[in-house]
Amino acid sequence: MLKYQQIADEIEQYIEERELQQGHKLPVLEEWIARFEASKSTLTKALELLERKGVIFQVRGSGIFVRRHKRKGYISLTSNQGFKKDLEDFKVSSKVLELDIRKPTGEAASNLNLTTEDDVYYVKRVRYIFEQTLCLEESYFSKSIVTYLNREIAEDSVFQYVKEGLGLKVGFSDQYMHVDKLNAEEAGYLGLKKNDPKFVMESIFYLTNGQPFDFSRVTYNYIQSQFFIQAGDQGY
Amino acid sequence: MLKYQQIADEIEQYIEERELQQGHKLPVLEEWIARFEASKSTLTKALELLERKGVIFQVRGSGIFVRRHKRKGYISLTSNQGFKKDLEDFKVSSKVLELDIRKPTGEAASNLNLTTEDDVYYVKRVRYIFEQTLCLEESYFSKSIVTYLNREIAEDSVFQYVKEGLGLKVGFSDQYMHVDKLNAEEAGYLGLKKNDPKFVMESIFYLTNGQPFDFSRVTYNYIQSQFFIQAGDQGY
DNA sequence: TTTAATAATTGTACCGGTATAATTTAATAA
DNA sequence: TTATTAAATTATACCGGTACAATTATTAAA
Repeated sequence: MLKYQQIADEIEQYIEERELQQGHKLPVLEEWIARFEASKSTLTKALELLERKGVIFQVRGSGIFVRRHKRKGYISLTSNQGFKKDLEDFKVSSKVLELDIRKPTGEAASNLNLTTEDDVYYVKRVRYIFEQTLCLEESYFSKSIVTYLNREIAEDSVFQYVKEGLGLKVGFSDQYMHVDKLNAEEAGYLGLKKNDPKFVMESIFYLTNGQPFDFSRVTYNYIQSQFFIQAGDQGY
Repeated sequence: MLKYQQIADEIEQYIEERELQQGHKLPVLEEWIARFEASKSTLTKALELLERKGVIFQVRGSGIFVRRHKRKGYISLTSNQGFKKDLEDFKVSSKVLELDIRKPTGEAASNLNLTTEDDVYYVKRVRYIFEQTLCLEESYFSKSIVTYLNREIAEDSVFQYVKEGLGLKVGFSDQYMHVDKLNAEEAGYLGLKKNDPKFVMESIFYLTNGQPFDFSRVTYNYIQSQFFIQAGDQGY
């Protein structure tokens, strides 16, 4: 693990352990440098990471402060690896409805830079949280990259398998969101009524080298879907 | 303007001018260093900024590549200064329904770290895009920070005024989102029907020193609301 | 006491260096 | 030709330095 990541983790742990609240002032930069025996730039990088993650904010001339959001149970939109991780404190389970190798739809092919003649793994599942239906998900995995998949993997976490099992490196993602009305089939899966609201997130996931390997459309139960973003000013 | 920001802007312009597409390889780091006569770390920082902004992606050992998302007209959720900027190519206008000084609701007071005895500017407006209703917005500005406001400012951009007019520095924001059904009043403003879907975004905006100064609830017309996020792996 | 000027604190910009990991290209061997 | 190995390329980690800007604390003046 990288040094600055390790340091960031430890600082976050420091905050957690002490249950420090919004606005609490943390030790100054120099102190962290001494504590971790690392260079200034390494500490700066670690703190920058925590700032982007929404854990702290820094004020020039003043200090480093704890940043806390008040609402719990919201799904973070800024960490991209599915929501399995964000909600790991809660019980999220999956039921696989379909899993097969097929030709992609035109839309899926386009998003994955494939032709409709290439093979993809198609996975359709329902995900539950607290025994309630959270969302309905349809995914297309480029078979030339994700060479193998089975129900057991899909019941658990496909991303974990892609990273650890296949040794692939997930880089970035494009996520498109909109709101609409449920159709009959979706309503059935989610235990809602036709024309009830739905929140739809379409995502394209890329490897670090820029190759798209997963296109998915997730339809959320509007009652369960609460999201949040902790945005920084990121210098522009 | 900071050097690394300036450089980031120029690199982005370089891509725009040439209309470079997804995956196009850009000149290597060393070339940019020579071109801008800046240090390696300054270039690295500029490129990192562009990476977070979703303009490029970098591959160690390989190069720097253009990143493009295909869909246009989506509202970006990662740049936090309202959406005035994201949609500036489109015509966004505002109609102020209410503007006065009052005592905040308990909810607003809590989010702004105020009591219900403190004063706030309350602004209610409807925003239009392409002559269609985009959203209904209610904002509470802490009067001790945002000391003055009028209809003219609210018709234009409150944030621009806060930054340029009042000289305040906007730091970060917490944004909470959920989906629900419209009530009669909201439906009226948005030109939709009761129980149609709505997308609600509640935001708290902070100054760089961590003081919250604006709490707002924006109810979007679901037909106009398409959002996107370009997420990086951000090292965790 | 209040206000204004000054000094100390503290994070950030920017510099440029070495070492390293991932990838691509070139050279070599089968 | 194809596969393997070695070398070159390229971005990133990490170091530590100076200068500077924003804030806070201290001192001096009113």
